[in-house]
Amino acid sequence: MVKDELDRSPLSVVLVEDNRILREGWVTTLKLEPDIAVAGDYSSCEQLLASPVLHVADVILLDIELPGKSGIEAIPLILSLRPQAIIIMVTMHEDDQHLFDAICAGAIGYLVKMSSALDLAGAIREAVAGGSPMTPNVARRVIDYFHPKSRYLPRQNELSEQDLEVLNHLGQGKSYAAIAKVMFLSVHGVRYHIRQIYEKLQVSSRGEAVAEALEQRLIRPPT
Amino acid sequence: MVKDELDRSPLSVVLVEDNRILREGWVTTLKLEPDIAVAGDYSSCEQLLASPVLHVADVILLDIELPGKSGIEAIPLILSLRPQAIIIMVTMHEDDQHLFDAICAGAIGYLVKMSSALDLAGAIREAVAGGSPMTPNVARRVIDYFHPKSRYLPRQNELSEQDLEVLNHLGQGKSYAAIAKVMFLSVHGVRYHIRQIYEKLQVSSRGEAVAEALEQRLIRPPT
DNA sequence: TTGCATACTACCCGAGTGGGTAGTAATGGA
DNA sequence: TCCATTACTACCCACTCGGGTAGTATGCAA
Repeated sequence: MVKDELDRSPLSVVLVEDNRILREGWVTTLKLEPDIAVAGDYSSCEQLLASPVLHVADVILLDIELPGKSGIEAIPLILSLRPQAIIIMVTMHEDDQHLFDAICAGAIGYLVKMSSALDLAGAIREAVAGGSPMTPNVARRVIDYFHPKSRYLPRQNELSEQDLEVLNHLGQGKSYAAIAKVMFLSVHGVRYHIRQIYEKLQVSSRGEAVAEALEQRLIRPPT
Repeated sequence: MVKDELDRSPLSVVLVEDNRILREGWVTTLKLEPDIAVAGDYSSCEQLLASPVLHVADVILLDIELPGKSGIEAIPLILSLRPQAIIIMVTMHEDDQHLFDAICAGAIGYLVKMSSALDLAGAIREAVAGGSPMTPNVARRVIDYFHPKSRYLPRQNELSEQDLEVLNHLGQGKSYAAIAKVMFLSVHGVRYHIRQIYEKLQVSSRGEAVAEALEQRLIRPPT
């Protein structure tokens, strides 16, 4: 927690957005909030990275499409200078590529600009309170990442329960022998299932199989 | 979309919760909403699975800790009978294990019971509109799943840029030869980096390396 | 200049892995 | 009853992978 509930000093918020109209509108809106102080607003990441304000920022609202460095490229640079900063993307891009690039880089929230009720102040407070503000559709796509792909739909690659168990062990880097041991099978039995897996997944090595299985969410990603 | 915006017929909502007081409270609350119809309320998953109501349910609010089958175990069974159902967990369990078990199984929302402002009706509407209702802390933990672990903190396992690139290719199931080709190295050069990786990650096979790298979010999980 | 670390290239060798093939016990129809 | 499928066990063989070891070019620092 950068600020706790008893801390009455306003949150130091920074905006990076190249559209001047939008940016000034947001600054104006946020200035009405007593618990939020706009410490700076910039039209490019380079300006933010060069500013001393970065080193006191609590929350950074970041556009993606910007002149010069993109917002996503800037995230690691920002976090290396100010690790405790809370970065919330505010963007027009609703596609998975930008979304996952941003959160993998370290963004904590992701708001779509044209969303009907874009509540910047609310999102800032939610993020500071330990949440992750997201537009509803964005939240759904993040959750969908974990969902099994088409497991409850007409199944094509009918992996048996045993196949799946072997696949899970493969994903944990176990050798044939190790898998045989825990599954009470001979090494040949393990190979039997692995051959089934390779054929059904259309691959020809353990690495490819694990990659494909993760892709299709056939095995649970490590938690 | 199970119901579109023009559809004025109420949403068919089902509750599974073993605490009678809580359940009846929720039923009463939801009955006040004109766009929501409580089609059934049950104290166990077995009851729901045996009920014909399941086959017309739009949204299912599901507790985790229940007599008999747990809510999480019930998810695949429910979805195999009613794939279009939207499942929202309503539970006391805030730990990662239950959370990720639930969303990996197919839950679309995850609400913590004792949350200060538990808005069931709002959550139901958000889920039906294509969102994923989550308590703020839950959302943060889902997002944290994608965040690099301690990459911006004192780094111990100093993997070089080249090491990381090799690691990424390993994660995609590529062979030494294939990696050598795309990185313009000899196979020996690839082996050099892989040895570095194994030593720094304290592992001794490609499988373990990939598992460990995913665990530490050193490489991006597949999208 | 020497010394040292980094980023490779290179060879040997044994264990692990994958493809081909075949045999067997159990199960379930037709 | 016969036939087919499933779930193994089993052997052969070539290739990949991982550990040990060593050589080399580059750069950096004392």
